[in-house]
Amino acid sequence: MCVKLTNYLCYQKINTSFYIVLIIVLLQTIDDKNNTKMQIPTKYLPNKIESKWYSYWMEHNYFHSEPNDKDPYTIVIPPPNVTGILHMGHMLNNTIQDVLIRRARLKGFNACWVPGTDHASIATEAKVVAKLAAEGIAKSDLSRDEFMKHAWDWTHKHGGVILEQLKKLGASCDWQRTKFTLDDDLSESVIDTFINLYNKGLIYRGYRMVNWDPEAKTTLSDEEVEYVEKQGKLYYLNYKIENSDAFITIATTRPETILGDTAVCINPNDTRFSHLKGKRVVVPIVDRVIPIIEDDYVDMEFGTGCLKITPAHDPNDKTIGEKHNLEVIDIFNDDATLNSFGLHYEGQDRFEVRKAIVGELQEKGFVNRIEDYTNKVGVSERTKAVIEPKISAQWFLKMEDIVKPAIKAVNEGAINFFPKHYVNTYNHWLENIRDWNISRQLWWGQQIPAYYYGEGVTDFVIAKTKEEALHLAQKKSGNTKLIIQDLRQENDVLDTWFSSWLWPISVFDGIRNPDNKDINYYYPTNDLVTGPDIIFFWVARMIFAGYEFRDAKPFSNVYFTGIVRDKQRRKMSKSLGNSPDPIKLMEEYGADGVRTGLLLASAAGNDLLFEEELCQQGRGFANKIWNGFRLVKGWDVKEGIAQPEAAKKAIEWYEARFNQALEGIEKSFEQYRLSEALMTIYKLLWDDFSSWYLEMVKPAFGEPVDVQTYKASIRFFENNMKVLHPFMPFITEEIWQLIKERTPDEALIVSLYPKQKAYDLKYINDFEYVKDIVSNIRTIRKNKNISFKNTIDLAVINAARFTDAFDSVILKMGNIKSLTYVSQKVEAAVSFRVKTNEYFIPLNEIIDTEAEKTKLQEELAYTQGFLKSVQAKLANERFVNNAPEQVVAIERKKEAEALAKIEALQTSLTNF
RNA sequence: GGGCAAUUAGCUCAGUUGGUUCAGAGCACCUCGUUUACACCGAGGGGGUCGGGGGUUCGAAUCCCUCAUUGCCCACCA
Repeated sequence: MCVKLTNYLCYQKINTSFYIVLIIVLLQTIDDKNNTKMQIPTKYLPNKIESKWYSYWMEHNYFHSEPNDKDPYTIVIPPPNVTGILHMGHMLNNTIQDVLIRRARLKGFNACWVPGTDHASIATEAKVVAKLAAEGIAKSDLSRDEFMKHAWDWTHKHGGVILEQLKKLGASCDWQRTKFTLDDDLSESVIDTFINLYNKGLIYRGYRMVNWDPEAKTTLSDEEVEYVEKQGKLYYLNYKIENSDAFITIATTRPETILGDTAVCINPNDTRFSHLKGKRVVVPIVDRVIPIIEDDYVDMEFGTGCLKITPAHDPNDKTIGEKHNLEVIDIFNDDATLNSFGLHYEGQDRFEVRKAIVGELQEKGFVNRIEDYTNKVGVSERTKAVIEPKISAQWFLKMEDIVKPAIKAVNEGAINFFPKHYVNTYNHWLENIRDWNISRQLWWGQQIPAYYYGEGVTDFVIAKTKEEALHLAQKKSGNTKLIIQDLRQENDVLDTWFSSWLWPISVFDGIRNPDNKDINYYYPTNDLVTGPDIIFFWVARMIFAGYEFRDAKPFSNVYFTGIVRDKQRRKMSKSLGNSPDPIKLMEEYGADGVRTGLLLASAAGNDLLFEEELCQQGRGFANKIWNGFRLVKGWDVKEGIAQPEAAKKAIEWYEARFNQALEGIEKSFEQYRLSEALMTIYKLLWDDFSSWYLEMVKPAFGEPVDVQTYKASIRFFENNMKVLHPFMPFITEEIWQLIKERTPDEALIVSLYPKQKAYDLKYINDFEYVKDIVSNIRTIRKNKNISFKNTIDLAVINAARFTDAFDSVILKMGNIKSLTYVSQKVEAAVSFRVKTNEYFIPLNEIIDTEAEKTKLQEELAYTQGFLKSVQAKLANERFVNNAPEQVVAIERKKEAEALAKIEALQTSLTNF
């Protein structure tokens, strides 16, 4: 309504100052009408508050870090795909990073969290190709430059959305340091690295069998191939022996590849086939005559013991082919349709051909039989297309030596994994590593800086610029007449991970300028938070890159998060539709609520079974804290009134409890048990602070509160907010700022974490007995239907050990009218015992003595049983002799306590 | 085929070098309650042979062996 009014006034262009006064008056009227006392709302409403504080933090640049004389604490973000959108996995992963970074900031470190995105070569290129296809444009119609322009347009249009979404989560990244793996400086770092490794002799170009993704039309590294079990068939095919009517039967899962067969292989020790040695067979359909060769690679037990050899389409066949000098016949085009070697199947897709060729073989009588068979099929991690093994010239990085320091670092503890057992996986991979295929037949990425000047296999040079390349090419070829136009740059780009592996270094420009201020200060970084699914792709590679290029580890600790799944343990995915929209979740529960929900359920290293209920818990917690604050803020504070005894006790106790909790939180963080740390805080604030502390200090309705109690409560609130801030940054900042006016320097986000102080454990333990007493009183109230509104009396036999200390608390928390000390059992009263003290609540009704008696007898029997077991233990010589003194002492104490209790119980019983 | 991890309450998980009655937490569940911060609440309560079997030990959820089940990773058997 006000907005409309303002607009209206603006249009009228009337004297503004007059209207400002009018608006203020109107606003006040509205306020008076709605909440006469300017109350804080009962429910915590996160949306506006969260965006308000995020803007405030940004405005005051708290996230930004520059090297200074403080100790650095650094995290580099696992860069999400530039065109990706936020999913639950990101939510978990980035919440954890934000918790760590905010905590470090509060602890006085110079905290720096570097954000950024990854160009995700194959994934992004696939999206751009698809988008162009939808517009009727084929990639092959475009020049490289034209395509790159489209790709950049796409990136600018869709890129960085995810970073904006992270802001909603509260991520306190140093946005001024945002990087993209295709930024000029990072790309240059990648090229420099390639040249460096080539010059060291670690990169080579090789003609190898690699994994071909027919959909993306590129090769992939071994790590980018997933193996999935597929139900298929095993086809038994008859090959005719040359110049004979006899057949030999081979088994294959891929009948279409017979078109590329160049031999049939048997085991030399296989007597079943001795008569065939040296003979030749005719490939069905193709009618090509190929030799029968012998190799002990062939497993005599499997299939028919007879193997067809297709060197172009199977890595093992290739090895055998090389050994026996066989011809290599590649029958596929780049998109896995058949080429001219496919004869009448040319142009058809491999899977269609499979069906068709089986038909033809059956028709022509070459099929012996067909069996069901499940085998593992390699598919592209990105496109899910079935991988074709293919022989082609690619660029490789030699792995054997480069990984050695990385193995050492993790095994000797320079780098720690959480959970630890991932070390095994890591070791196994590194110890069996093969050379890394780093070239991709794509355009979106860093183009390999190789320049060809001739047709020979080695007619290329590696150089940063064309000019330099020309110079080198002239030198290498001895041909001084070479000109720039004679040079052709390698078409392939580098694997995305060949840029990501530099991330912790390149974001600080440590490749190009190895001695700059940033890299020297921030590197090595502290913690890496990522999923175990990229332990090989990224984590391991960063580690050996760190040693190779900076002779130092990239980070000290790696926290592997679990995978976010649904309640049925299914991985969350778009296709299943079981993944909630994180933005909607945050709108409904607040970022604080979602963060808390996620972390409460996320035991370190375990998968997270997400359900919305968790967010409700988070939101509920925020609301609980909010209402506690409303209570304290609503108090009528009066000077000059005495502080109640119960409040004094409560303050002392909470002080101790807080420090005890702080100690536990520290320990949890040391082991990266964030979930445990959060639960400790959750219980501290909900149970100890809200249910006990606030209830103990809360003045009676309408009564004022004394200054000391108020101040202590506010101080506790401040400390509580500090401890909780890493987990729930928004509500904590809001309350912090509502407590009193703060200058920007005093914002919670840059405050100092509470220092843990010594605390009196005995005090805390004694208080547990007080709780026990109160709890007993409440149980009796419930059983006897006594409303909490009505006060009752309490009597206790013997000088209660809490007399001087905690009576006031018992009175307050039990709503007790009077606490008296008696020397004898009280008649017409219900009783309960805490330790050896017996308490009575007199009731104006007839007490069921029998029931009371039974209760006592039961308790006695239990205690006697307990005593018996303790005494049995103590009577056992071997126990007394072998167990540590401490343990024996504990048992003796237990014995004494049990004896005392039994005596008390017996006295009570005799009184009946 | 090899390796790693897990198996504790209805669910998700703690349980540190074996030793308090050690069998726990949160959620869920049940009962009661419009107590003047909060029903996104309060109080109270039920619930487990620690996957099965065997062993070591004075003593085992914890250590060893074995079996079973589940998950993950790796591996060129057509």
